[in-house]
Amino acid sequence: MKPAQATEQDFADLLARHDVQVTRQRLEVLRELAVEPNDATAQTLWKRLRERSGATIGLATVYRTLSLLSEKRVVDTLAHNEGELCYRLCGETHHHHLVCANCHRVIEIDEQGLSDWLERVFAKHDFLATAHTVELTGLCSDCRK
Amino acid sequence: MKPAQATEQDFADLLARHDVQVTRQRLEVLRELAVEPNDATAQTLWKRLRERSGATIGLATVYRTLSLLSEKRVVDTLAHNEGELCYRLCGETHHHHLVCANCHRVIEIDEQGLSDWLERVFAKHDFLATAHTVELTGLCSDCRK
DNA sequence: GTGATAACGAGAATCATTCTCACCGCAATC
DNA sequence: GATTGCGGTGAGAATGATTCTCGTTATCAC
Ligand SMILES: [Zn+2]
Ligand SMILES: [Zn+2]
Ligand SMILES: [Zn+2]
Ligand SMILES: [Zn+2]
Repeated sequence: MKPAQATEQDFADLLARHDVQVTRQRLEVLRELAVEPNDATAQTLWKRLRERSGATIGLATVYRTLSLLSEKRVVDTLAHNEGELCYRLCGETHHHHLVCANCHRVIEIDEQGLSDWLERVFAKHDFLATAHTVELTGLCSDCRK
Repeated sequence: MKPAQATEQDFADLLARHDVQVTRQRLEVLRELAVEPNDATAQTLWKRLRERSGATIGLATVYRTLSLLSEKRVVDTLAHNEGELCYRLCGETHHHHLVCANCHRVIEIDEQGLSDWLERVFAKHDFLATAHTVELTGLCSDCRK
């Protein structure tokens, strides 16, 4: 779904599959997310949408859309930016993120091994697991040169 | 250090050990953190400090102090509150947090096993690790009854 | 003590996010 | 074809946590 060459129909299907009504604005937000290889803030996406196509879309609509899409598990939110959220159109299976502190490159992590550890910790403290966030930050090889 | 019966001298030592100058306000913030078993926001701590001893301490000072203490690794910050940070006076060794989504009980996690996984992931993608956040959320046994 | 420096307090400023509300688009109904 | 219902939208105001400013004050080495 990430590929930038996804068609409008692909996006409409994606929304429908997650019980989200299709609107022009929601499609535009998705299209903008799809061409972003890393992540982007609501503010950034809004500015791009305005500039790119002179599209008339409200800031509040961008926030509403992202928050809805996040709730419906269509996009992921990353919190590595301290003070504002970032959004990303990711793969559909559960994963975590590895972010370069310098160039903000985002890599999806789906390694095995973590879930065992998680399960053990929740069990040991007699907690019923409801959520977890794991965010890894580092310097990618390009940024170390 | 967490025990609420820590003396003023203990707090002064703690600050000195982390290269933080001792002031009345910083001691008051520490004392307030020490009697909080879980975590607290800057706003909350400020209100308590004002009410408790009618202490005259500025909100900006509470923010400055917490941010300094966090930078100097005297307190931990938790981000599970979406929109504001929580602070906690924790143990001095590296650990993570398990938080009850209902009663906000905080448990420090120092299980082994995670760091191996982390190292492997960073290495596999040729990243130089600089930081990581792991926050587990669940329901504690009391809150499931 | 004295002076240099760092910390404070109060209130203003910032800035991401959310709220309000009048208006619009679309679909089902008359 | 007009009407009505309703969720979605846009613009701007409101919110609220955090940071900044600046005149004042505490701290510390000498
Ligand atoms: Zn996971
Ligand atoms: Zn990089
Ligand atoms: Zn760790
Ligand atoms: Zn609980």
